[in-house]
Amino acid sequence: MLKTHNCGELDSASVGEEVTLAGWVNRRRDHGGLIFLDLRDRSGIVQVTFDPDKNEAIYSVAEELRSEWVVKIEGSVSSRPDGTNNPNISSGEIEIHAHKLEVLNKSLNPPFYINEESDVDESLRLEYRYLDLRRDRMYSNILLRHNVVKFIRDFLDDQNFLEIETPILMKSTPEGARDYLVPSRVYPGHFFALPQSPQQLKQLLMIGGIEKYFQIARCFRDEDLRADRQPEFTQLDLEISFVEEADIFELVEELFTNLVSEITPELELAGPFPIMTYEESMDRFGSDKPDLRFSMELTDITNINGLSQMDVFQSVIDENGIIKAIVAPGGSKFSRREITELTEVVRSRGAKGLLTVAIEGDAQTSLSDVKMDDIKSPLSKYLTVGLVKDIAAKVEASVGDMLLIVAGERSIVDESLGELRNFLGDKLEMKDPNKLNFAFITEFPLFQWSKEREQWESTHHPFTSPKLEEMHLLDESPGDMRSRAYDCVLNGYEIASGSIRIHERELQENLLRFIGYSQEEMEGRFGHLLNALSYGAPPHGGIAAGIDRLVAVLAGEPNIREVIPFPKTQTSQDLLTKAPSLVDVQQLQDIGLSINDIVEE
RNA sequence: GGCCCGUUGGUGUAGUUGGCUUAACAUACUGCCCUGUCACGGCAGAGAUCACGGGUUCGAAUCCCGUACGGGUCGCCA
Repeated sequence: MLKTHNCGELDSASVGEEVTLAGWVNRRRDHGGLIFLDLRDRSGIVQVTFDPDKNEAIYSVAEELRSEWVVKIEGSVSSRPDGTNNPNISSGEIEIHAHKLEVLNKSLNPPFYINEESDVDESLRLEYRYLDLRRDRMYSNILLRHNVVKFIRDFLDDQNFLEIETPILMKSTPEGARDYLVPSRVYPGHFFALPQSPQQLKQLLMIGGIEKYFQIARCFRDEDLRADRQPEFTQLDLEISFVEEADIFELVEELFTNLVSEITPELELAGPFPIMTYEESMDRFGSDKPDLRFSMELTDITNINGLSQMDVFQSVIDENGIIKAIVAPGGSKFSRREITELTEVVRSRGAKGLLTVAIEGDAQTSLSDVKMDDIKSPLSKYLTVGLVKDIAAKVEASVGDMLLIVAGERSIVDESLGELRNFLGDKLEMKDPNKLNFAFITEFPLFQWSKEREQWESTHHPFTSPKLEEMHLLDESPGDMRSRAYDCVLNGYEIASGSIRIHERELQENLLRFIGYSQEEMEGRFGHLLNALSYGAPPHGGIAAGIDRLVAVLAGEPNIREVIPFPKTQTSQDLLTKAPSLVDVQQLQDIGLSINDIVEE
């Protein structure tokens, strides 16, 4: 090694030692006759002093040093003179008196600050990601990610899980997300696909008698990106034989609870994790991934006397619609512009409009003292004090709050108010960044109707077990069938998703047939799995957790790119290597491809 | 594919109801000075045809249209 110690490890216990250090020039302070150098390596920073009276030769070299140069320094660890300690760094009580200095490498002036926290345009950070990684923010996220993954490995190892790799080159199954395709050279015109997840393989592992499998698996989906979606991402994929939902929930809760207390003890985890059905989650929070750090639940007010009689709501009720409300605490102070903004939020999710009712006044005032003058609403002339009080009582609003009411078809009311709840959670700063609120959401619908294909399709994936007692609904009302799929949500993110699988060939074929597969297609695409189910497949189930999202939440980052060393942009490009790129004609010929209509730059 | 936001010296921002801008400020950078700083300090200097293309106008960083790039989001993500 070119160094004997790490910068951040030195403290007053090392005084008197001769050390050799190597690292980057974080900062240089030149006092004309005395130079201070902050030397940085991965472990931290230590101050090095160069005194011309003691060693003029290396002093003059030190004068030439610039930010991010790489240097090797030999020197002695000394206590700092009284009154010059720096409590902000771990090595702040000591400094290195250098007596040898070697420049290992020079550096251009970096395109952005590495030695201080500052906002830098993200595309610039991505282009120079190797410099961005030197910064504290990225380093601490990468470190956190390492700790999380290591904890998971150790935890599952303790529980007798086997870590098993599955192929990256595998068979394309065109349903679900769009596949990334890899052409085969040996079989021209044939393609591998990169796995969207190891789903089928982990089921085959269960059939292979592994019983407890896990993998930190890279997954690939050629779909449009979001803050929490990259074309390649990492899942903790696990599968267990002979399990039921409760076993999975217990395992996941124990894993996450221990992980947080070990890795991010500063975060406040609420336990035990609530378990609620999809139906309940949609009804109470208007989302299948509710942020439970704050309440602000949706309340059904359809049956409040006098409300459904109002003209605006009459037609909604006639068409089997519902009326629901949420309360914005202190919302009576919202400006007209803010109210317009709220209205746009619900409209974006299909609601026809938003009825706002502000109850103005001091929060200490009792609801019973509210007068008509205190009620501000676009429909105030149709409202009575009594009606507003009834609604307020039902939704537990106080004076000073605003009632936000949406009417219409149930799913639109739930989803639009859920979106509004989420929006208000941010706006009113009700999402405590130090809290972690997990929950399990269960009993998702088994099927959803695809308008595009005019066909029922699986909500989760076609290997998800239905609730067997509901199989009789398959012919009459498949939309009412519930699955044995479940999600784990955290602070409004879907952090994990899984299900109890189908382990019987007949049931699997039956459901594949229902979602539109002919016997022939079934054999072609899933024959391997169906065959495997015929040879004593054990009941099994599992879950897959999004490592990127989990780490991003634990790090308090707003998107997963911040926890991925080399992420892609929203348009799926790698700004550092400029991938994807054109390839040589010869490469294409080798794999039997030709490109039509190439757009030249 | 739709909608929304953004793009000004190396970096971060100001300026954006068109004209007091010869585009301002901070920092970084270069040089000089400085022996206890740690976001060291002082002085001086260099550095931007305001993303690109077109239009309106006597006059455009500023208004309009288009394009590119980045971000957010809907669709999409079994």
